[in-house]
Amino acid sequence: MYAILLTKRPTPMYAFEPPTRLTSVFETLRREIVAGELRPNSPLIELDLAERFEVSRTPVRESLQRLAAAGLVVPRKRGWAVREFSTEEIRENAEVRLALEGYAAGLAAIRASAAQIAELKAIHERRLALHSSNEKMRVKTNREFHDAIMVASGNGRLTNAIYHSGQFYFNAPIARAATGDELALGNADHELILSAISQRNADAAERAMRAHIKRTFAVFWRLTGKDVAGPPDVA
Amino acid sequence: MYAILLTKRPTPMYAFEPPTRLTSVFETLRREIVAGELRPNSPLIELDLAERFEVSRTPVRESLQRLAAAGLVVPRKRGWAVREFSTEEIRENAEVRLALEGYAAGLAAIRASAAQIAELKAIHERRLALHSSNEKMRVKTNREFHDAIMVASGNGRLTNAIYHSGQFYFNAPIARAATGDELALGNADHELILSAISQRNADAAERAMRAHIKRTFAVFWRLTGKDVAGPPDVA
DNA sequence: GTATGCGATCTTGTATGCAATATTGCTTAC
DNA sequence: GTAAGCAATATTGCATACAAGATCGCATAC
Repeated sequence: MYAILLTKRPTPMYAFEPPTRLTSVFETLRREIVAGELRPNSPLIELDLAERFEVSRTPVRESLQRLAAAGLVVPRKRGWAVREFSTEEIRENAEVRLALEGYAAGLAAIRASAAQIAELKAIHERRLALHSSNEKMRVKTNREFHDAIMVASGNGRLTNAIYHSGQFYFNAPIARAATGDELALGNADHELILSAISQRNADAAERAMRAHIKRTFAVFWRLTGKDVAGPPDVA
Repeated sequence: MYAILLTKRPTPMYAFEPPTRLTSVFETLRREIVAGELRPNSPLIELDLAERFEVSRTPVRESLQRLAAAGLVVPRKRGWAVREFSTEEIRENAEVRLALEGYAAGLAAIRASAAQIAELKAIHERRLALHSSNEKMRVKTNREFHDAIMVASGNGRLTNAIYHSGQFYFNAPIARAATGDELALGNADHELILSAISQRNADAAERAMRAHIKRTFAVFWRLTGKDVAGPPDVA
C-alpha cells in the first residue's frame, strides 16, 4: 500500500544527459541517501567520496551541488552533510504530496483516456487477486496504480513534483508492512478512486485520493510513534 | 494582480551557506534566466561565463549543476542551454501551482492565528485603498497577500514548492498589466479568499484560491495569444 | 553549387595543485 | 582535571592543466 514511497525511479530531469562520472556519483549518492543507507547528518567528505568512487574531487563536488539543489544534503560550516528531516518536515511533505496527488487524481478523472481507465481497472483487479502474503506484488501493483493515475493526469511536471515530494520520506524509519485492516482499507480507497475516475467525477476522485494518502501517512505516524497531527481535512 | 509571478526572493534552500564565487555566479545566472535576460535555448559556455564573472571554470561548472537540478538549464549534446518552456509546460506549471496554493489557502483557513488573519485583512484593505494607477503598490500588496497566506498555511515546504513553481513562468512573455475588469475581479477574489479564511472554511478558501489563480492564468493565455485550455475545474 | 574529408579549433570532463581556513589534538598553565 | 594556546592536520574553494571528443571551416571533388 505504501510502495510508492519506496519507488526507485530515475529522475527524468537529466534524460538526455550522457553518463559521466559525475552522473554516476550523483545517482549513487542520491539513492543511498534516499534509501537511508547514508545516515542523516553524516558529513560528506569530498576526498573520502572521491577515493570511494575512484574519481577525483571534481565530479564529487559537482554531484554534491546537485544533491544540495535537490535538498538531499545541507551545508555545514564546512562541507555538506546528509539532510535530516524532522517529523515536522515529514508532515509538511505529506501535505505537499496530498495537495499534488489529490489534484492529479482529479485531473485524471477529467483527462484519462478510456484505455487508461481500463488499464487502471486491470491493475486494481490484479491487486485484489493477490494472496495476502505476496508483499512484493502488493508493493508493485500499488506503485503501478499510483503511477497510472499520475500519467493519466496528463501533466508531466505534476508527476515529477509528486515523485520528488516522495523522496523526503525515506529518511524516516520506514515500515513496509501495514496491518491487515490497513491493507483492506487501502484497497477500498483504491476502489473508490478508481470508481470516481471511471465516472469522470473529478471532485470525488480528488477527495478519495486525499483520504487514501492521509491514511497512508497515518500508518507512518503510528509506526514512528510520533504524535503529529496529519494533514487536516480539506475539500 | 500577477505580481507574485514576478517576485524575486532569495530561495531559503542554502540559507546557512557562506557566500562564495559559486553562490554569486549561481544567483546571478538564476536571476537572469528567470527574468528572461538570458534567452531560452541560448547555450551556456563555461569559459565565456568564467570570463564574464572573472572566475575560473570550477565555480561556473558547479553553478551549472545547481541550475540543472533546479530545472533552469537543460543538457545539450554538449554543455548546457537555458531551458525553454513550451506553452504546454506553462500550463502544467499552472496546474501545479493551482494544486499547491489552493491547498495552502485551505490550510491557512484552519491554522491561521488571529493575528495572521488580521494582517491579511490589513493587507487587503491597503490594496483596496490604492489608486488604480498605482501599479507598483498593487504588485506589492498582491505579493504580500499571497505570501501571508502561504505563511499562515504553517507549511514551509509547501511555501517553498509554491515559490519554485512560480519560477517557471518568467520565461514566457509576461504582462504586468491586466484590464480594469480583471483587476476588479482579482480584488473580488481576494475578498472571497479572505472571507473564507476568516470563517475558517477550508473548503471555500481552497476553491476561492483556485478560482483566483485560474483567472490569473487566463490573463496569461489571453496575452500570449495561445489557445491553451487552462486547468479544468476541480473541487 | 553541393557534398565530402580532414585538420584546426573549441569545449567539455576530469585530475591535480595550491592557498586559505576550519578542525584537531597536543602541550602547558592553573 | 580543565582550560587555553598553538602547532599540525584536514578540508575546502578555486585555479589550472590536459586529454578526449565534438564542431567548424575550408579545401577539394564531383
